[in-house]
Amino acid sequence: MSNINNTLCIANGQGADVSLLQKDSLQLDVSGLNSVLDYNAEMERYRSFANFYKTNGAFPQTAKIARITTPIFPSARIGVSPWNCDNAMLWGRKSAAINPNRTSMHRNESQRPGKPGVPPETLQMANNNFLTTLSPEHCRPLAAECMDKLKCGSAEAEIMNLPERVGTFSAIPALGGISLPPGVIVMTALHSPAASAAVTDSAFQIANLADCPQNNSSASSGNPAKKKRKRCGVCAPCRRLINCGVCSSCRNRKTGHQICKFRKCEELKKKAGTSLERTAANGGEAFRWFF
DNA sequence: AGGGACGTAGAG
DNA sequence: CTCTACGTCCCT
Repeated sequence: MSNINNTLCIANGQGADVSLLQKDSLQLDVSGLNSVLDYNAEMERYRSFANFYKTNGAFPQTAKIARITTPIFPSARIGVSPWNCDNAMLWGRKSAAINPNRTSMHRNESQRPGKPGVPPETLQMANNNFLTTLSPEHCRPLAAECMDKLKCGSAEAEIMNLPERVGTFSAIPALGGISLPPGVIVMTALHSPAASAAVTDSAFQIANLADCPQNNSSASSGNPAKKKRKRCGVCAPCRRLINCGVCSSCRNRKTGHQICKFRKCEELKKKAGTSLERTAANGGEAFRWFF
């Protein structure tokens, strides 16, 4: 796979090259429409990702390797995402350096309701939801869609999955905001509860993977202490960010100590020792390549 | 087998 | 320290 961007466009049956669309936008020289055209072009690109993953069975357990060519969003080069979200927000740092006019918000400051430093306009989507770092002002299209989906028909928990957003494309523009040179490979694990943090953490984990003694500890050390398995991070329940609030686990959280039934990892549902988690690198942590 | 309760590992 | 949630036991 030399260039996943091309692959994605081909898979989608369209040559949606953002750079070309940008040139078209410039030729039109309708400055007022440029942002809209860019937005639409990038939306098309998002959809191409969605189609790719849909047609390829969501996120495979096996690692995908792709080369980093250019930031996914051209606008990301200047620190603006199509959602009008500062990528820095997703990466858990303040964005003042990029755009001092923006309302900056630290991830840790907005994680828990009721704690100081949480602006009143902060979206409190759910506990541990990385979307909490995004205020409506910054992320209106995304926030509106999320809120709409939350409002309507939550009886069917699947509606909360937000497959086009959760842990997938919302994370990709975050990578678009950093200037990685061509050829650099970034591998991430996406724990849905802290996807933004996991993106950064795991990107560095891969660098130390070979040296990490934990990678072989469970299999070769003969440690009698049974380690808690970690969620795979890629199955549909793992990608869900929001507790349903109505299942027995949610209702019984105080005493049950169990994750929402709709967020329970498919791998963890299986009996220990029967699934991929034994063979996966990184201690069973599912991983994903970004480009 | 399924679900609730509890101990506690692991992360922050 | 708090909090989340995995593993396990026990009950139905």
